[in-house]
Amino acid sequence: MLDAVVKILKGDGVQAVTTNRVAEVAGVSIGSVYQYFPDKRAIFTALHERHLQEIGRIVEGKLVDHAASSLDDLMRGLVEAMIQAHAADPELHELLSTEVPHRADMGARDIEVRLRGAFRLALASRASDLKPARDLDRMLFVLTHMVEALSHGAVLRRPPRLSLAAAREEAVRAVLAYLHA
Amino acid sequence: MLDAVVKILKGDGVQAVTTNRVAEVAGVSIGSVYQYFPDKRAIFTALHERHLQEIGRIVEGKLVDHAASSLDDLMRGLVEAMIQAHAADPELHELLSTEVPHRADMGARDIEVRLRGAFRLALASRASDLKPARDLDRMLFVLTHMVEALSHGAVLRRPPRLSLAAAREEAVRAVLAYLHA
Amino acid sequence: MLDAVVKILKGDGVQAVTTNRVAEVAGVSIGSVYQYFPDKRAIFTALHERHLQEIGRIVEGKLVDHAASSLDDLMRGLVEAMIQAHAADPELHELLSTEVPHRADMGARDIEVRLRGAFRLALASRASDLKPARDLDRMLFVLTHMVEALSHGAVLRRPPRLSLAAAREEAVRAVLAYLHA
Amino acid sequence: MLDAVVKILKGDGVQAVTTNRVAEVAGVSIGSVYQYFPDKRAIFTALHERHLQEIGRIVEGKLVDHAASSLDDLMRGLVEAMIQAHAADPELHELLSTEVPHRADMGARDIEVRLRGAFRLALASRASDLKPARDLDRMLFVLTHMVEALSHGAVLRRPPRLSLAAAREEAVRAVLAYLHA
DNA sequence: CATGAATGAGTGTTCATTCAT
DNA sequence: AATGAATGAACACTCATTCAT
Repeated sequence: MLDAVVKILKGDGVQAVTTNRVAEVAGVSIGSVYQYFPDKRAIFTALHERHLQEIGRIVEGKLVDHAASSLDDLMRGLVEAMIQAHAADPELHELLSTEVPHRADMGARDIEVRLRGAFRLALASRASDLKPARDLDRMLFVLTHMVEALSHGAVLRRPPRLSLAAAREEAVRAVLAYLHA
Repeated sequence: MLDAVVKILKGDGVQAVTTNRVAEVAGVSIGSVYQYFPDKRAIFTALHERHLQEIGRIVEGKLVDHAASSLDDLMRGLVEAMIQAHAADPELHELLSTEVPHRADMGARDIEVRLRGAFRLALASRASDLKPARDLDRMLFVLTHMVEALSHGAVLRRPPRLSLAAAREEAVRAVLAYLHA
Repeated sequence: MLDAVVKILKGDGVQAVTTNRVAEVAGVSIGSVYQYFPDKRAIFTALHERHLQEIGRIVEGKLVDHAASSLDDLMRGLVEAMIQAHAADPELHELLSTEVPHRADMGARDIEVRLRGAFRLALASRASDLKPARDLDRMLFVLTHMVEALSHGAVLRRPPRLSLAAAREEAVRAVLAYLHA
Repeated sequence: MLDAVVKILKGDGVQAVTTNRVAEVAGVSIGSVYQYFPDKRAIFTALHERHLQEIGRIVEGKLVDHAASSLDDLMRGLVEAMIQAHAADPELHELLSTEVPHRADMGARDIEVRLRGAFRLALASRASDLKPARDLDRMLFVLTHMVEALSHGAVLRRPPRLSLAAAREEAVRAVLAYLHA
């Protein structure tokens, strides 16, 4: 049913996503839609949730994969993972981030919060690689936003003439530069 | 009239922004609203446009102010300007970026494109301060997204316990670290 | 629901026929109106259609009834049938023909086209009753318009002091005069 | 200004005829439109009126031209005049008779009433040409509707494959057949 | 007289949601 | 549980008309 939403979203945009249309495309009755979702907003929330889980899985998977790597390698892995997560279905990601309404209070379930958790873990277990004096909260703030913006941008907001590979390369470089500063 | 929209937006969210309500709050008739805007979307577009102009003015002003400064000082100025622009009315900025629908084809008038122009100028006139081999497009890509995300984040998405000043400080540090890498 | 339209039409004229009013008078919700008709025009179209079918039925019934009659008797029957069809609800007929907008392309479903078909049939099976040299298309043209105008006129546009019976009588006489000329 | 209405009518249909549009096309202000017409309906009424006068002039002119002709020649002249009147601007005539709302009480100013007057005159001064027993009102009724329908039909509702000339010929024949019956 | 900005009642239409079957 | 006809509040938008300038 969420797939039906995605289909409509891609085909005709958010305003075409009506509950009746969703039911039709999903091949169920409108009544059944309301069996699973209390209201329309819940459908969008579930869609965001699902997307978030996917990204979360990828990011956390990378974290595990690189448990034994250096901080630099891990960071590179994380950036690449985020880009890969976005690149899987850029159109959907774009739609989700610009057209589909976000729950106002989504706060705690945000991609950003999730990412912050990942970075906290990554840094915590590698404190020794960093200059000791640096404040963790500050770093998490910068890293989170940098990585999210750069990977999102690399996939969806590249300036003309910049390849995805080049953007990725540069994003990694920027993150590492910050870490080593 | 755009102020009426802002008022409603802040008070009751986007879905409360109906053309009739806008007219009422603005103290004009609904007919007059349609004298100035062809349709509802145009109202939102105009609101975005206005906000964009404001940011543009601030950023470009900083560019001029720091015409004689070092690249580092300019960058610091730019980041601070962006944060100041967002901080002027964070709630509005938040609303504008998450709730109010964006014109699909806004492309060329995007804040990001505008920022890119500013950075291009900033770097072009200071080529000597940089390691010559670096690719301009790559740098613009990274700088644009970094600055936008970090200043937006500093104002609206700070983790708990991180002050705005600290976030700003760290954002500047990150940008400079990248430039000097 | 079409009956509701007729009621409003008779009571307050076309401009009072609003979709919401139709729903109200029909005792259903506006939503239900749109379940049966794609838009307002379709309501009018359906009304015309229904009226047309009624006339068609009457005319074609007469055709069958008089299958064995002489051409004169058939013609008399046809004229009388048309008058009877109009006379059933003259007010409605008047409204339908003057106030209710016609579909622009109704062409092929016109009362006139339908009548032409009836006359073609009537004449075809009685070719021998006519002077052979006469051109069929010409005759159909004249007969169709004569009968329609005269029956419509007899019911709705009689000059003062002329009874319906007299008008009918004279209409028949005119049609027969033409046929025998 | 009525010409502006005609222009809009032909270009985009009745529903495009708004008072503001009329003003714009006529090159005057909307205020000025209301200087000459009390309301919108009056504009349509005036348009019908003008058209009616034109037809009236043509018909009455023929009446005078044929003051000395035989009844047959006069009738032929009248039919031809009506056809000519319609043929001058068939599109406008069509629009006027199907799309543009008629004043409900137009009664007395109807084309039909006007035609009836013409025929009354024509027959009155030629009583001797007719079988004495015939009732004048009946004849006027038939003649009026026949001539109007046939000339209108000849120009605007001809069946495919029937030329205007042939239709006119046949219309005249029908009228004369009735007169001589 | 002419203007045209302003008005606002009223329109057609949509769509989230319900609930009897 | 599943259905889908029915609902009706609410919306974007139009346009005949007015009136201060």
